[in-house]
Formats: sequence, structure tokens, C-alpha cells
Amino acid sequence: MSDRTQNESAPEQGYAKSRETRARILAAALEEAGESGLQKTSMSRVAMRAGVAQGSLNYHFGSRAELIRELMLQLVSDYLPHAQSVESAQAAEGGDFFARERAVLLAYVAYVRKHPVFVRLSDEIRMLEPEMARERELESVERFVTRVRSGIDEGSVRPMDERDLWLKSRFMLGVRHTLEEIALTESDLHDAEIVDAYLDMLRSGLAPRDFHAIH
Amino acid sequence: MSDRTQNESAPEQGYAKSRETRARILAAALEEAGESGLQKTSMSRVAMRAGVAQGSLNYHFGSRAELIRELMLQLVSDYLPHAQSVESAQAAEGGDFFARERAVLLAYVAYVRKHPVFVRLSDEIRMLEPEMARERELESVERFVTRVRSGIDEGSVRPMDERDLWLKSRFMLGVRHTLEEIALTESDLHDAEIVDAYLDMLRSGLAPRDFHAIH
Amino acid sequence: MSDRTQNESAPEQGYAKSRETRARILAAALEEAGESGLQKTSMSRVAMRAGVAQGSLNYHFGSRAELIRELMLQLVSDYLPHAQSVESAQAAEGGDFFARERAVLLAYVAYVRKHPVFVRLSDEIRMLEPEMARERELESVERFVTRVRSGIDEGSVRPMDERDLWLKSRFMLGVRHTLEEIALTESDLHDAEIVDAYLDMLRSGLAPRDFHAIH
Amino acid sequence: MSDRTQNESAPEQGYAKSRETRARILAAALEEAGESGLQKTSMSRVAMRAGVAQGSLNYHFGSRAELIRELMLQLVSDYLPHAQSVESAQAAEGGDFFARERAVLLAYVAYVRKHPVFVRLSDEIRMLEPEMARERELESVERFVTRVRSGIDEGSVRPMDERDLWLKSRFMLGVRHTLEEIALTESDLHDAEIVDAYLDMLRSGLAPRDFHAIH
DNA sequence: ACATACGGGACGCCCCGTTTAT
DNA sequence: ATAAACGGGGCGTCCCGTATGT
Repeated sequence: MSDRTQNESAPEQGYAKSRETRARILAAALEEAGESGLQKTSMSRVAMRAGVAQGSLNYHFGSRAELIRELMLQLVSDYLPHAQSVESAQAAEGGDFFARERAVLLAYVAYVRKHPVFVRLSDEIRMLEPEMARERELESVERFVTRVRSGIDEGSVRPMDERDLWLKSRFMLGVRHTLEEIALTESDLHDAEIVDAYLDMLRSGLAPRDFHAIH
Repeated sequence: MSDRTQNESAPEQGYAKSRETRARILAAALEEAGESGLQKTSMSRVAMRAGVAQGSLNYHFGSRAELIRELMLQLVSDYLPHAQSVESAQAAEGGDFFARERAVLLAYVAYVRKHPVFVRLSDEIRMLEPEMARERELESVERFVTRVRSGIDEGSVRPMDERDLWLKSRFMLGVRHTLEEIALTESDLHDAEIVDAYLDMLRSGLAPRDFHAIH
Repeated sequence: MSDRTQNESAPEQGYAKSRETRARILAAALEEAGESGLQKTSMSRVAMRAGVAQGSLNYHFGSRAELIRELMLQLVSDYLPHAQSVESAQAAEGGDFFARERAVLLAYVAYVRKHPVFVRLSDEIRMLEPEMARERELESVERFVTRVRSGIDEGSVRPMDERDLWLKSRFMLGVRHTLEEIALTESDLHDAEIVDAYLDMLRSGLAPRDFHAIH
Repeated sequence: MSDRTQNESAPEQGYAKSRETRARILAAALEEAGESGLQKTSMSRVAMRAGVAQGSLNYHFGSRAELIRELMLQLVSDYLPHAQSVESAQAAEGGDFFARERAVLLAYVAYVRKHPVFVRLSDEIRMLEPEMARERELESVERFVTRVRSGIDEGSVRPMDERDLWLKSRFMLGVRHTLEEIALTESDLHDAEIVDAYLDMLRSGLAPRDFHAIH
């Protein structure tokens, strides 16, 4: 019943109509979730919005849980490629670690402000499917680690041991969440303002210059 | 019916039995919410757990929405005094800004690890009642601003303009959320380890020492 | 518990406050019933409107059924004296049977148009308490019989046997209901117009004049 | 979902099973309403009596209000064809206006005595859906007008102006209600007795014969 | 294969009328 | 006379099988 979900190894086969219906349902589910949240997304409303019969949802996805899960997967995979492409693209360009990070964050903030729904649903996924979120999170931390390590190698970031590297990367990932909130609640602040305040703190910390000499 | 909330310094007012029942209901609701989340907390299960009739919930709170709201209010006001007392207590002690901050954060991490439910429900509140969460958030930022300003005054924090001060405080508040996540997911890391990694970054940033000389 | 209802043999005794509260409740119930109908009149809304506690209703009336019953009794006894006084007053005046009836009906229509709630609740009582309604109905028919008989005696009404007398009186009573409906739905017709159309029919029937000659 | 009502002349359209279930539900609702009245008809009892799940009622009718409405529509359209057929059938036969009217009323009284539930629910409809009842009422008055006009044309009814015609027809319709009540409460009277008492009054009025000569 | 119509239960919340204790 | 608590019932919604086309 549940393994009726399309096998991705044969994407060209099958009935075109079926794939289209599936897509229509997912699209409707996304809209519904954007308005009412994932938890309150109801099968009947999705069916109505998609213009199909209720049963079709179960036919295609087996159960509500599966549909929601599918929707979440689509959400993260819609976002991830975008994020990664930005990261790698900007990472390739010149500048030191902080300059590259700046580019990434500016792109991120712009994306968030353009797609606020993503943030909302992202938060919900973190609550509903912690393991799934955790998995993505670890991947993200790894990418941070890689980038910081590049910074260390080229001399724009201070060396540190592995555990410190991981933890600091973890914190840097966490800042993204804060960035989302600031971007969405403080509409009167410019993207660059926000990002630069963070980057300044990230680069030099809060202590006075001479502090380091003393220590 | 709504302002039945009783100040515990005036125990003689109102009917004692009522206050007790009310409290029992809220306690039961808290347990339920801790297990299933606020959204899935159902009136009937709360009533059963509290050992009262369904109608009593409506008698005391009028509707589910009111009950949940009351529960959330209690949640934030249960936590806040705790947090504030820690902050002020530690702030009174010696050391520079970062030492004081360290004490606060260690207490915070300890609290979080002891009451993981709080984190979970806190997250849910942020989704269900963004305005309420936002309000508390702004208060918290203000407390950060105050503390950072003290640091500046005493010379342990670099001077900065007002906007920068606010934004950096906002980021520092955001780190709390990250701290929660790390504390709850990375059970093999010690509190001090986590806090110190963050504080090191907060104090000196990631750039090499000589970076500042150059700049 | 239910025999707390005031004993009508001692109307002067008792606590003034109690009687006043009782009256306030009944008044509130009347308003509620006028808006939502007797069936949908709820104890809590009546209590709110009366400004007393829910329990007071049961304290005073024993049960909802009793309260409603009391309300209905008040309704009919509020109306009846009015109606009877009109009837007897007009009956005393001059004119033939039809002239007297005209006066009664005009007063009736005026009353109905002034107190539409009475009609509404009257109808409901007929459904809820058929026996009670039936009782009043029989009394009314008897009054009609008496009046028609007067008409016969004075020569303004054709003689008829007893059964016919009763039946025709019964029909004349029924017309009252129709009068109510016409008065309330046809707001563009004048009272006299309506009443006279009926009286003409009542006096002379629909058949042509010469019809009687032939028969 | 709403226009699922099927014309029985096209039995092949739609799902046969659905129509049957729908009918079963309506039948059960009718029985329930006959016993407890429309207002007190509860979805769960109807479901039980119909032998279907509660949810099915909502599936077929959307809400209780819709179900009740549908039931009322069925009630009036169950009765109307019957009444009209009688009217037209009798109208075709010989006799003057009063003879024809007599046939109609006798049929009506017989129907009422056979289906007392109809009267009860009819009354309730008048209270619950006054506009709907009013609509039917106006139609009925028009049919009366037509019949009286025929009587005038053929000379068995006295001529009258339009307004008078309408008002008297309205009163004649109202008498039906009185007929219902008499038929149902006075079980010891024969149909013909009741109808003839009314018809005598309708034909010749109550005034003495010579009254007309004088006027 | 795909899609729908239909039906089944299970809760969910709210409200109601009542009773007990104060 | 009230506040407090009770328990039941009302309706609506939801998610899901199964039967029924097409």
C-alpha cells in the first residue's frame, strides 16, 4: 500500500497523469502548510485545494504521515541545493574567510526574506522530525568545518584543535537561525547591517584590542 | 472568570478549593504538553490526568485556547524569574564581562539539561504565539544590552555604537537557542566545554591575533 | 428542593430579595426566549442576563423545565387579563354582534402588532405544552360561545344548534391565529382592512345574495 | 456534495448505493423528528436509527442544519403534490364552488388525521424557517385566489375587488390550520361535521337571512 | 493503473443542566 | 444565594479503508 510511491529508478515510465496529480497534491500541501503549519495541514483541505478526491491522497501517499514526510523532504531538498550552490559558488571567489562568509550570509538573508515560509516550516520540521533535522544539521556543520579549515589553511582564521573547530562551527550554524529571526522580525534593518554586525563579532570578538596583548 | 489568577501572597481571597483545582489542571496540562506537545494537548486527556471532569476545564478556563495560553504564560513566568535571578546574582560577583557571562551561561546550560521540557515547549510557543515570544525576546535583548554596556564601561568590552550594541546583543541572545540545542543533542560534551568554546569566540573572534595589528 | 417555589397562598410573606431575584430571572428568561425561542433558552444565558449565579436558577425554580413552565404561565396570564378586559369592555358597548366583535379584533390586532414576541412564544407553547394550550383554548372557545349566543339572543346572529355553535366558535377562535400571521407578515395592510375583510365574510359569507333566496 | 439529490427519472446517474443511504438517513430523520420534533432531532440518534456511522451523515449532508433543511424540503414536497392532485382532481368535477371546496377539505382532513406527524412538523417548520413557510403560504393563497375567482365567474361566489379577494383567500388558507387542530384534538367529531360547519359559515355567514334584505 | 465515491469510527471541543459544599 | 465541580451529549472534523468505477 505504501510502496506504491513512485520508484525513482524508473522516472520516465508510468502514467504521466499520475505524476502530475502527485505534484499537484504536494503543491497544494505546501500552500496549506504555509498558511496553517504542517501540524494543522489536513488531508481534506489539501485535497480540496488540489482539486482531487480525498482518496487520491491516500492512494498516492499511503497515509497522512507519509504525505507530510514527503512534503518535508521536498522542502529541504528544495532549499539545500540552493544553499549549497551559493556556498560553493561564493567560496570559489576570492577574499579571505570572512569575506566569503559574508557573501554566503548575504545570500542567505536575501533568500530568507524572500521565502519566509521556508523558515516557518523549517522550524516545524525541527520539532516534528528531530532526527531528520539533526541529520541535515550535522551535514551543515561539516560544511562549516571544511570552510573554517580552509580559512585556517590560508591564514585568515586562527588555528584551533578539532573539538574547538567543531563546536565553533556548530555555533556558526546556530547563528543562521538567529539571522532568520532578525531578518524576519526587524524589517527596518538592511541585510548588510545585520550580517556585518555579526561578522565583526565573529572576526574580532568583543574584547578590546589590547586585551589580547595583556593575555 | 478570567482574572481568577490568584496572587499567592493573598491566599485568603477566593475559594481555596478552586485555586487548587486550577493548579491541578495546569499541572496536568504541563505534563501532557511535555509528552505530546502543546498542539496535541487535548482537553479530555488533561481532565483525566488532573482527575477532574471535562466541564471543569471549561469552567476554569473558558476554552482550550485560554487554557493553553494560561499554560504558556505560566511557562515563561516559571522560567524567567529563575533566569533573571541567576543573571543578577552572578552579575553582582566579580570578574570581567566574559567571566560573568560564563557564570550565567553555565547556569543556563545546567538548567536546560535539567528541564529539557522547557526548551521543547519554548520552541512551540515561539511558533504558536509569535507576538508573546517576541515580547519576551525584546526584554531579554535589553538585559543583554545592559550587561554589555556595563562591560564597556568597565573596559572589558570594546566600545561600539548603539545600533551595533543592540544587534550584537540580539545575536548573543540567539546563541542561547544554539546552546540549548547543543546541550540537548551532544550529551557527551561537558557544559564548560561548550560554554568556553562559545566564550572564546565571543571574546576574541576567529581572526588571528596579528590580524588586529594589521588592521 | 423543588417545593421551594413560592406558595401562592402566602404571597405577602417571604424575603423581599428572594422575590425580586425571582422576578429578575423571569424577566431575563423572557428576553432570552423572545430572542432565541423557548426551546433554545439556556440557563446560563438567562443567569448572565439576570446577573445572578447559575445555581440561583435551580435554587429558585428547581430545574430548567420548571423555569420554562413558570415563564409560560406568566406569559399566558400576562396576556389573558388584557384580552378579557378588552372583550368585556367592548362587549358592554352598543352595536350588534359584529360591531362588538370588530372592536375586539381591532384591539387584538393592535396588541399583536405591538407585541410580536407574544405571538411567537404563544406558538411555541402550543407545541411544547399542548395540554396547557388546549386548556386555554377551550376557555376561549367558551367565551366565543357566550358572545355568539348573545348575538343570537339579540337577533344579530342566526340561530343554530349547540354543536354548530361550538364548532363555529372554534373556527372563529382559529381565525385569531390567522389574524396574527396576517398582521405580522403583511405590514402594508391597515388593521381595519384586515379585520373588515374577515368580518364581511363572517357576516354574510361568500355566496351571492340571491343564493339564499333560491335555497 | 450538495446537489447530490437525484432525480428518480435518471436512476443510472450517480452511485446507487449512495442514494439509498441518503434516503435511509432521511427516513430515519423523519422518524426521529416525528417522535421528538425537528429541533430535538440529534445526529447521533438519526445515525443509529439509520444504521450508519455518524460521519456518514456529515458526508452526505455536510452539517446538521443541511440535513434538517433537506428533511423539511422533502416534507413540504411530499405533501404538496398530494394536496394539489386532490385539488385539481376535485376541481374538475361538477358542483359549485362550495361543493368543490368541500371535497378538497374532506380530503385534507382525512389526510391530516392519517398523517398527524405532518401537521406537527409543519408547525415546527413555520417557526424554524419562516421564509420557507411563507413562500409556500403565498403559493397556496394564489391557488385559493384562482379557485375563488372561478367561483365568481360561474356565479357561485359573490364578486369582490382584488384586495378583498386576496384577503379572504388568505383567511380561507388560515382555516386549514384550524381544521388541522380540530381534526387532531376533537376525535369524536366526524370529518363531514367539521367541514360542513365551516362551509356553512363560509357560504352564508352568521347574520340572519333578512339581514341582507335590510342592508 | 489510476481515481473516486462512499462509509466508518474515533476524538475533539464546547455547552448544558444539575448537584454538592460553602 | 454562590462558587465549584460533574458528567453527559451535541456537532463537527479528521484520517483512513473499501467498494466502485473507468
